[in-house]
Amino acid sequence: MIIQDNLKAIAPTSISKKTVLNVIYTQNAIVDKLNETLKSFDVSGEQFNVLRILRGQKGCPANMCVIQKHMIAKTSNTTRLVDKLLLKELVTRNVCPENRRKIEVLITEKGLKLLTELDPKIIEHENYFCSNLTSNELEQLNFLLEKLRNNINK
Amino acid sequence: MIIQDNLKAIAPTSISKKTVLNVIYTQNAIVDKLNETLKSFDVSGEQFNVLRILRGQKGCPANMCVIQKHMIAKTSNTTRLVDKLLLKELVTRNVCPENRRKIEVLITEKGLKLLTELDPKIIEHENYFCSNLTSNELEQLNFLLEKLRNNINK
DNA sequence: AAACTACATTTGTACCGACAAATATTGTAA
DNA sequence: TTACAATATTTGTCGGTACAAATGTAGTTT
Repeated sequence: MIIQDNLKAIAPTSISKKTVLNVIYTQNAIVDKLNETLKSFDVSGEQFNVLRILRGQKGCPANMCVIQKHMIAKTSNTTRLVDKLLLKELVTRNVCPENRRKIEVLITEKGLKLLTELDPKIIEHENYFCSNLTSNELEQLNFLLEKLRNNINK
Repeated sequence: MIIQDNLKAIAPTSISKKTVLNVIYTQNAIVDKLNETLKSFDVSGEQFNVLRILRGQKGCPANMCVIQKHMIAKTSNTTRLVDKLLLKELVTRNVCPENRRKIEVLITEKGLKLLTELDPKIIEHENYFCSNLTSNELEQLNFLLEKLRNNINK
């Protein structure tokens, strides 16, 4: 979501508003930078994350609903994300023989190779993003974000 | 963007990764809650923000590029957002007589009324989100987020 | 004036998220 | 066995982002 009365403009009236805007702003900045890198590998952020979920299965095939469960977004469309990955030959897709309702999705060698190449670049980004803060500050930031989020989700 | 190796799963290996995930997670939680409220008023988050930009103009019409400048997203499509608002009669739209390249967008009474009804609900949300943190913690959180973001954007 | 550049907006395409409805398969109760 | 409910996935539609190309207008140079 995009926010208008932004931090560059008139200072928000309340600390609550400022905090909300700050979180949104920061996420935007992070995601934009990450997407730049992913783009040069011809995968979207969402496709990248599906690939990482599949790698995390360590050889076991993942059903659609298993993939979905690992995502933040309540209803991102797994079917169509997997479709795109299939076209790029980064995953395979087969009906589960035990339960024909289910679909078994597996990452291919090509998919694993792509992740292997991307891994260090992602880590580099993460470290760069955080390089301005000390260890203590990062711990504190995580603590505060978790405290904030726990309140929202309850 | 959606992140896979999430905080509920195996703890991230690095504090940097954890921080990045935490920011993304928290923004997601905030935006989801806000969108729930906006939905009952039949406006999307982006449309809502365009409306707030227009209100901020205090009667002066805003060009497309002025609206765009106030947004976070680099290239959200202002033309089509304004189209949607026009259909709902929340804004008007006229070619600028001084410079026919420009478009003058104005919020209508109906649009202002909608914002007036929404305002307290948004403030309520913002305050609720932050209610778990003390003033000092909020100040600290904002400080840390700004420090993080300044590094990303430079 | 004609050509060129800069500016402002629109349009087209691909992809993603949110959500509802449709489809297919399995398990279960009558 | 048939009907029904539950589960798993797919499909359709709408709204949005990202990005490139096209369009229209104004200002500038020759």
